[in-house]
Amino acid sequence: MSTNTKERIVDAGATLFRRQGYAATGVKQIVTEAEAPFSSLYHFFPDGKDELATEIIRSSGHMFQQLVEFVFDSSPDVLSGVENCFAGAAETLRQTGYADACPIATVALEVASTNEPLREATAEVFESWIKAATDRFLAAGIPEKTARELAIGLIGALEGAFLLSRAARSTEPMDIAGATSVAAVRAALAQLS
Amino acid sequence: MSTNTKERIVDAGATLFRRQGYAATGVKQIVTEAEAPFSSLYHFFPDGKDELATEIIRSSGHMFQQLVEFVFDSSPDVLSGVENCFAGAAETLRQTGYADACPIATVALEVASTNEPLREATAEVFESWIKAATDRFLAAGIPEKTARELAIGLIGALEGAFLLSRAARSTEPMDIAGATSVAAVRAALAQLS
DNA sequence: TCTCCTCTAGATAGATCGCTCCATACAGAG
DNA sequence: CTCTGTATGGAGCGATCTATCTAGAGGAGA
Repeated sequence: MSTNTKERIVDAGATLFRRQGYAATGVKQIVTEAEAPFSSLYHFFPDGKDELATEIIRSSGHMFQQLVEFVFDSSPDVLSGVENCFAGAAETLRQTGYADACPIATVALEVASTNEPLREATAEVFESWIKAATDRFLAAGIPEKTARELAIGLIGALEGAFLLSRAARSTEPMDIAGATSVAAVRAALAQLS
Repeated sequence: MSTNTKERIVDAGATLFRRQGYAATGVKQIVTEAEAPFSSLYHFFPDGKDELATEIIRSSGHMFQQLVEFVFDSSPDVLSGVENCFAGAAETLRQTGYADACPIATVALEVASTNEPLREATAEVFESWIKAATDRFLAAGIPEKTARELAIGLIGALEGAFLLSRAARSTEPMDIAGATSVAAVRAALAQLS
């Protein structure tokens, strides 16, 4: 089945992009890792690496968002949802040897000033995350402006903590970012009453 | 003069690494940009690209730290120092078309799971920044544990905001991170009295 | 069976990668 | 002057990069 091959290519590429970035990952490495024929890559993605990268960015962004949404849905309230997200991120970092963090952060920085179509793809993913987080806070009764600022602040804190934690091979930055973010949400909720 | 050539190579490499990362930057591109002889690169850095990259990471990290220290020294107190740092980061982003952000963030993510010596170099730079910021907060009378947590939180927020701002081509994330960070420092200072 | 279409096989082009080599230029020391 | 060590000039190595090409395998429908 063709669909399966295409999926394997995207998934393998997503893992490689997440761990080593865009430029350091070769198309041959992707198809080898995916156990897919080399020709199939250019069959499914005629425009080559960039088209594949666009698909990987969108796909990875969507999967990560669904993962976070699941954590929130499994939590009793928004506050513990935020707490569980940061705790889960720290746990994943430890379990994967600080390899699996944000799926698109490395690529986003690489392409931000060098590849406009890919930059736009990363921007759309981040904006989608921000909107999803904003909606969570809106549902908790937080006013719109505060909700969006909270969302951007939390995602920024998460990304920065991913970076520092991976470099230092320690979850200390992630733990601190989690505590700070939980406090920020708690303060916003306290404003309501 | 030889020293001049070596400096030009490091400076040109620093600019390229900052904007497009490690893997996407070729050694030939570096010497071309530096207007330096190709042979000189391997004369000054016999171990090649990795040795040069180590030097670039250290050099960039040191320069960025000095820039931040200067902003703090030019500010009347710690609180406005933090405020001016984030405001300056936002201004630089705008002025450079969102190209000049953290000098080592892209490289740090690229090498975190693929190149242990370079990962250590980035970790040392971040730790140096954290220590410098911690010292500023200690000097303001903030207790040690809180000071370090504040420092890590602020640098993490800065890095995350750099990432989101570059991707979105907007300083909104940086402005929010600045406001949040200023509030965090203000709260820590209020604890003292 | 023949046709059509999707997908795979594999060679290869053309450029670029990091890096090595040797010859030369040129300064200061003796 | 010669000798010595540092820096430059530049060709070119083998490997790898992305991408393209033609040919053919395999299945579904007429």
